[in-house]
Amino acid sequence: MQTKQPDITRDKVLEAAFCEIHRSGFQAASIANILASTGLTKGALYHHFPTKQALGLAVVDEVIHRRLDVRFFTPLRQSEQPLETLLGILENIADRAQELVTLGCPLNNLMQEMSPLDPAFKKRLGDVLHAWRESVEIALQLAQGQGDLRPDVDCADAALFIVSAWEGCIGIAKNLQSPEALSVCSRQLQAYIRSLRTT
Amino acid sequence: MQTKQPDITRDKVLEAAFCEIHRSGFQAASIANILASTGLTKGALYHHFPTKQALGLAVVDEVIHRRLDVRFFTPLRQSEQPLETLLGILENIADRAQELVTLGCPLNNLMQEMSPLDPAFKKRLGDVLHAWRESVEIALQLAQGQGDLRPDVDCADAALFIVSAWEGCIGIAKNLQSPEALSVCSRQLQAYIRSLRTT
DNA sequence: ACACATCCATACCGGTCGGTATCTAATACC
DNA sequence: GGTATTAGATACCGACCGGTATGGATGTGT
Repeated sequence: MQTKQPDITRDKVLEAAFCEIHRSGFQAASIANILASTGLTKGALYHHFPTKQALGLAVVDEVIHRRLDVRFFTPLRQSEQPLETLLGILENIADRAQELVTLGCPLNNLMQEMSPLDPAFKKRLGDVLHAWRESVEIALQLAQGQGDLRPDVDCADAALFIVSAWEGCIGIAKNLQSPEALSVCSRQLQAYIRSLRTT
Repeated sequence: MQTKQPDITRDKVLEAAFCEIHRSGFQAASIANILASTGLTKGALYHHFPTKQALGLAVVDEVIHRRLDVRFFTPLRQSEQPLETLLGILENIADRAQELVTLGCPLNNLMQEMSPLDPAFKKRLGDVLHAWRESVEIALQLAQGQGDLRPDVDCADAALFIVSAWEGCIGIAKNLQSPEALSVCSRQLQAYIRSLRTT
């Protein structure tokens, strides 16, 4: 039994910061709130992170990126029927609809807020976005190789649009606070993807 | 020649507030910055608007809504070939690409930031969004009546998706700071719309 | 057991925020 | 032309912000 567990403390701060940022955005996220929800103090936070910006960037790299990795990137990469996997992810997202509709996608929230304001955020967020696009693009290419996707489809362009439209759908559903709107949008996006298939 | 022109003062504040909010978001928008860019003082601002929130809501109603009205809603309503008009709007948007890519869509920016935080914002922004969806939906219905659109297309669902995807495309292009990405996305969205046409 | 680095709590700082009270001056009204 | 109302300037307030300096407690290497 140890009274000091630095990495656990760091993780607690990261998790609390992620929640606070998810709720209020980065600029409006309050250090005091983050600390209050963890029971820690400023000494602990500023021992592990030099500035609020560094904390935010760590949230992007270590929380947001990892979550998307587990939920999207890895399943897509490991799939042998990538097109079905992609459609399945969009279909099954209704499970998380309430959470997504309430607060939106953490990645998109931060991109909209911070990309024009802070180059460091823009880069880190762009890296995550790139990983996402790439995983979708590779899935499409694989499907194309298997003959499931029309040969004239530009996989990179389609992947960019799928990710963009997906983020847009979550954003609009967030404003409407409507899980139903999200599933309507999701089905339209699935229709777009199916329109790329070989007939 | 008058030294006091209250409505002109009000418009100057509104315009400056719109720019500041467009640049920094609502919460990070500084009253002091708005006043500095107009040369006015707090006395003028708080004479016309009781709170910062009221100023923000007025920006939504009187600036953002009107701009979208001029650029999108009215052309769509007045068109006799609504599908072509819709596709044309998406195609010609490249003219404003630089501006959109730099700061994003004012409506979407505010929806992402404020809808979960402030019910008043959520309602006003929802009204603008509704007007947008409606104008697209009516255009699709008209096209369907003219036989240009497949009869099995649900115009309301398709309109929701078109608006959502469009906002998503602008948001992603903003992160990438790439007008090219916007036009790629725009073309994919046009392809989706064309896939709804009668063959 | 002693020195040293790590970890974290406390108290405090300057700056900025939105908002208000007060006062002057210009306009509209009769 | 006098009066009430509107328009706008100035000075100021408390609250909160991110960040820092300091000190004490805990673990670690020797």
